[in-house]
Amino acid sequence: MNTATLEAPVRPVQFTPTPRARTSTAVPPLKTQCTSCHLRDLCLPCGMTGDEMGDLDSLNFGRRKVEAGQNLYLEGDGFSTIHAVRSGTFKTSLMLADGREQVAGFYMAGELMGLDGIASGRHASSAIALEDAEVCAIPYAHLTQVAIRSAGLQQAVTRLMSREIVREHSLMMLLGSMNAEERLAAFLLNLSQRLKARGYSASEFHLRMSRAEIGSYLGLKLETVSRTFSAFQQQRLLEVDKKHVRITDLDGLTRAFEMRVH
Amino acid sequence: MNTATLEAPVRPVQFTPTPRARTSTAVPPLKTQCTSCHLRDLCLPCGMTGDEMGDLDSLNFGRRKVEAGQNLYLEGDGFSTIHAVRSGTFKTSLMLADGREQVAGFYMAGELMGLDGIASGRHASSAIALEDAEVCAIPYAHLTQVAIRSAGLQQAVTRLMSREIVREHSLMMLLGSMNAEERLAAFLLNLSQRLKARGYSASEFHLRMSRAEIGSYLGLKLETVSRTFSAFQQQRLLEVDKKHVRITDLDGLTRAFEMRVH
DNA sequence: CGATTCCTTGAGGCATCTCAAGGCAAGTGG
DNA sequence: CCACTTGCCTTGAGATGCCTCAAGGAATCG
Repeated sequence: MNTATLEAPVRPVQFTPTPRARTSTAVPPLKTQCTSCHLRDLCLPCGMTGDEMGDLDSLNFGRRKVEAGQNLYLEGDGFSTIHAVRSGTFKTSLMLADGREQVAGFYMAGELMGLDGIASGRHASSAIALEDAEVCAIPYAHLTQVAIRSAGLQQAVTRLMSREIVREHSLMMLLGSMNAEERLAAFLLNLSQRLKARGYSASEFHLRMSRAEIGSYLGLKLETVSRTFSAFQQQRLLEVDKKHVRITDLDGLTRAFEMRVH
Repeated sequence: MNTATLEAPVRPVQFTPTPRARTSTAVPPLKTQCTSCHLRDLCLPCGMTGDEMGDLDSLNFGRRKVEAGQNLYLEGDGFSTIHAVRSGTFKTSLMLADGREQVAGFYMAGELMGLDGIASGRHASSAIALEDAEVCAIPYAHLTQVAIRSAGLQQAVTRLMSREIVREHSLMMLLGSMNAEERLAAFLLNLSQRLKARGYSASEFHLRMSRAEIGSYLGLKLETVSRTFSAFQQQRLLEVDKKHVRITDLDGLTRAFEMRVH
């Protein structure tokens, strides 16, 4: 305990798998090459030179398929691998003492999961697939080995961890000082941007997560999320049909995000 | 923009120095030795071997004094150094678009600040001294150089970054799903533990931050923080006189922390 | 087709916020 | 030394945004 942490000061890590948790299938070592991966500019190799990417390839890490609703790893599991999303969407979540779930993040193609496990050697959160998905499973010990020889690789990892810290800063700001409309607007705009960066439409997309999961992430109840969606629709900012969202007024939505407390 | 970030999707980083911000004094290179530092078990060298600590010493990094109210660095400043607190207390904070401040964390002796700057090369938050303080200023570029040769040092840095991620997870949980009493109880218990780890009393201490700063950190208004302090005092969990706090019922306070929403 | 899950909407309650007033301690200037 | 300012904290009263509880609709699945 030497960090500025606010984690449960006394309570032991309690650990209750979600009802739909099942173990996922490991896939026989299917060699994965970062150099030829279409996600290389979004994922770990982002910003690396050809040589450094080659170092990454030398890891020869495998892939793993995860079906919708299955978990990739669970809070408390021993940590040994960093996972990079190849396809599909994941949520990460922590379990509160009373069994309720707190969603910590949503991850899509090219994003890294599991960095929070390095500190203690155990995963600090669970990762669950929201749809059929596939990940690269990068053994952390190997990565460390190769990184000893490749400064660029090491820096890439460090940079990504720093980015995760910044991401959480932003979420804290959101949870600490925004109202329901601002939160949902921020969430949707962020989603829109990330989808756009992946070549999808920025204005029309399919939500992979439930209202309850969005609510948990944003610190709201699912009814409030639902009502806020309806409110946005009435304000003609977007059209919602269950999980299908179409942003019809991007500027308006941005203003809703910026309009904090009046 | 390839991370699962929720940072301001469109709005540029706006930057307003706090009224009490002044620039702090740099101190001529005063050689600092981790091997002989009394904070070595709490700080960066934690868990390192003697040799690895020696690598750290070879950096010959300097110290810097920061007076109460001065800033160590500001959001948006170019990032070049990691700072380790030697003495005193800091807060880190982000500025919202409307000029309001969101406190992201409090840091005391042995804790590292600035890790969020690695991602973009600019500080993602400001660090401000809450009392006269001193820090070790560790040039990140040098650290990276040395880390290329010292795997242990590299791992120590990585582990600390991971710990920062976990810390923020915990804070998110707190902001996302706790009521005012739980938040303040968690805050006080965490403070208590960290002070204890530094050889101070776990039950009686002086708050270095204002009610407003606590409130910002916990996602509450200052009046609510004040009222909650009073409530705890009425419940005989603690005695408060302005910034002086004495925990009189640690178990009770722990229960207050665990008693989430009934 | 019944069971289940997820979403929407309404009505009422409550925790926290907002606004406002006042106290206390430290600092400042006459 | 005293009047005044300033910053920080406390407390009260009323407003409100979100939560809770409840009912019902729509889609999915075995």
